[in-house]
Amino acid sequence: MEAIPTRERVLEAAAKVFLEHGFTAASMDQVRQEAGVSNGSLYHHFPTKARLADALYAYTLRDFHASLLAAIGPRVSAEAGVKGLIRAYLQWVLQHPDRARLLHKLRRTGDLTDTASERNQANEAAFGTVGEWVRQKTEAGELRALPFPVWLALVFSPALSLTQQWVRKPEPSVAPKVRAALEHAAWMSVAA
Amino acid sequence: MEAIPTRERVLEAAAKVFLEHGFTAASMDQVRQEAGVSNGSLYHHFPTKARLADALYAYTLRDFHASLLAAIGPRVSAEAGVKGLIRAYLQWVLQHPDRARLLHKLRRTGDLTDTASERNQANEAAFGTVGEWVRQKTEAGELRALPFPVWLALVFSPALSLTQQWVRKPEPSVAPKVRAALEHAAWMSVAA
Amino acid sequence: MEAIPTRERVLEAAAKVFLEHGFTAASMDQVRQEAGVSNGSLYHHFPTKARLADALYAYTLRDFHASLLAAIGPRVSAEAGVKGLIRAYLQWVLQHPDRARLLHKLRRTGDLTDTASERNQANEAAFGTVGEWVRQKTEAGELRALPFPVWLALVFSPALSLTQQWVRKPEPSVAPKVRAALEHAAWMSVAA
Amino acid sequence: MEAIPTRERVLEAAAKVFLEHGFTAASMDQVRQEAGVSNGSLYHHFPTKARLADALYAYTLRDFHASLLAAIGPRVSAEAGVKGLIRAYLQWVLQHPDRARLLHKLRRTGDLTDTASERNQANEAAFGTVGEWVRQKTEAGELRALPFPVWLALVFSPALSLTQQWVRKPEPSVAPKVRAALEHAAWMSVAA
DNA sequence: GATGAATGAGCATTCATTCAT
DNA sequence: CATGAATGAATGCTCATTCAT
Repeated sequence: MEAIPTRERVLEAAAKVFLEHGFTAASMDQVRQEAGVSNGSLYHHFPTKARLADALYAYTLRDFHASLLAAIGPRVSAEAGVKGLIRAYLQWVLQHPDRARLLHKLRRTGDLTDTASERNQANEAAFGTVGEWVRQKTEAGELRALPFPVWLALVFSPALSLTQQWVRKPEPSVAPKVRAALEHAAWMSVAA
Repeated sequence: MEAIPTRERVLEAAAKVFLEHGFTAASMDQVRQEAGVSNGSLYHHFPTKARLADALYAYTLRDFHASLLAAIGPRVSAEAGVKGLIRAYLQWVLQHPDRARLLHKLRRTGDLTDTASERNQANEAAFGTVGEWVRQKTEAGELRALPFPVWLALVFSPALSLTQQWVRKPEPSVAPKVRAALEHAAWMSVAA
Repeated sequence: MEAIPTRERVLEAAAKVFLEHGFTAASMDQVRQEAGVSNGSLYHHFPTKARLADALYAYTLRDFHASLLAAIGPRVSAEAGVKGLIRAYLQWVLQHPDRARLLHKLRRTGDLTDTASERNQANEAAFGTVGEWVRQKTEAGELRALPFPVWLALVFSPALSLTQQWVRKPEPSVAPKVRAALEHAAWMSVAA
Repeated sequence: MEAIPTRERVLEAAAKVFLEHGFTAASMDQVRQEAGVSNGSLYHHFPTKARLADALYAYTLRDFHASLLAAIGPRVSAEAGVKGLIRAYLQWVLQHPDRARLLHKLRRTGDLTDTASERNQANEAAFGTVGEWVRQKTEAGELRALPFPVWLALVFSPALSLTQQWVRKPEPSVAPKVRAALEHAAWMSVAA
């Protein structure tokens, strides 16, 4: 018995459909069919396509967070922390390639949903901690002084860019060698 | 008189509309109205929305391409070349912010158009020369040995990621200081 | 009150429109207007033009079917049966000339709908019984041994061809005399 | 060299396209492409889709005629004539299956073209001779007295119906045995 | 909470035809 | 005779959303 609650069934279905088609191209009806739920029921739980996407975004982001934060802490050296972030990021992406892609797709969609508040709240919760850590290490003279958005771009975007490519045509064997290059580049890019 | 040819009017209109709404959300009718062209005429020149997007992509990429290539050459040192690529890239983006955003939007759209050939052709024309230059510098021992896709990600993606953010809420004043950081990071990431 | 259900209203409207213009030339919008139904509602009940045509075909065929079967039975002699089939056929056509024309139009349309299964099911339901009756009478030596499709063509097509002509420019007065000729020909064509 | 004249190229192309899709569903553009002709040129030769279909109908019918008429004559007995007509008909259909199908498709289309005159002219030329022959044989007491349209339906429609079926999924091996049945039925149907 | 009928605006695309060169 | 750009009405179908039960 133990029926899976409708709300969850819809979220899982939405994950699949939004991932495959993207927010705009995906239709509520595709989600409905995938979830095996009635139209009325779907709209009962998520009154809008945008709200569904937001809920799904938060749902996915929460999981990603935890993985990242484990890599940094006050006791971790700047170099170890930066490289740890990259390693943690890569690990999560390789373990949850679909979730990773989805997160990316939904991220860009933010503009369309007009529900920025919920999004930003989730994002800040996620990267606020990282920002704080960076500030401390910068004051301690271990990191170059950089605006935080620039810092994020320098450290994460190469890994992000590459993993997005992997994720389209999975090529997990490349990981070990490339990981070193990515960690190295991340650290060299922001070392004081 | 000197009437602007229809085809061009449509491409310019498409640039505007696709930029504002993205490929999927933009409608052919919006393009049609913006171009001030009849429906039949629009479809006479571009038989498909996807084909229009492809044509627009190639059209925009060609312009970008020329700017990049000026930065590299056999006589340029690896460091100067890498930094020059970043500088040229940033300059082009700041000068043509709309084109830059458009290029980005259309890039992601490639999956939806199913006309990979035309796309790849344009891409290779653009990045083939860079790839060749990298190969030579690598053999000369000036650059780390890296797969080309990884090389591209390490060098370009931070700049790419940042400019994407600027371009949404224009903030062109940040450039000078940040540029140095980006050039530095790019070079450190791939220096032998 | 006693509102006529939407589905039925659409079928009746489709009968009228398809009859007047034929499947290809008729438009869903014509059907929609004739039925006084919203577009969404129309497509809610019939997700495709082809499916609408199929449903209409089955709907019409069912009625026709019943009329035919009354003419044959194990106790009926071959001659009486064959002639009875013709008589029943003519009677139905004269009583429901529009339905008859419609059935004809839709029949030819089968190729375009790609939903052969539903069609064949309806057809077999209708003609399977006749086929069985023919087989028995043939074994009993009352009918010539002929492949069933050939049998059908010999017996029915003259009546079919003529009624199609009547139905275009109604000329119901011809019936009595001609009917005898048709019954005679049908029987002579397949008598053992 | 010996270039095939445009007009003919268009007719051949139209034969192919109309046969495959039917008059309504076929588009002038399909014909244009198949013929490898420019749009302007196509409309120069045939100012209307309907006129193109008419021309094609006449073009095809002319050929069919000649074959039929060879079967009858004053010296031919009624039975030999009737059976000969069926034989000639079958032969032509089997030899030119595509033309036969086309003739059928176009025939039904007459309603849509609003150019009945040209059509009727062609038809009467074709069947007028047969009608005359039937009249003589009837007066001579060899054939039952029947209205001519009824006579045509009785004699030809079974063959017509069957050949239409063959022509969809060619099954030419059935011919010899079935031909006898068809000739027999035709003769029995109208013999005095 | 759930169901499915209803809504109507919107969309990409097709088509027969016209016209200037 | 030929070319191809231009036209605009139509078409089948999708979609997010609402609502009565």
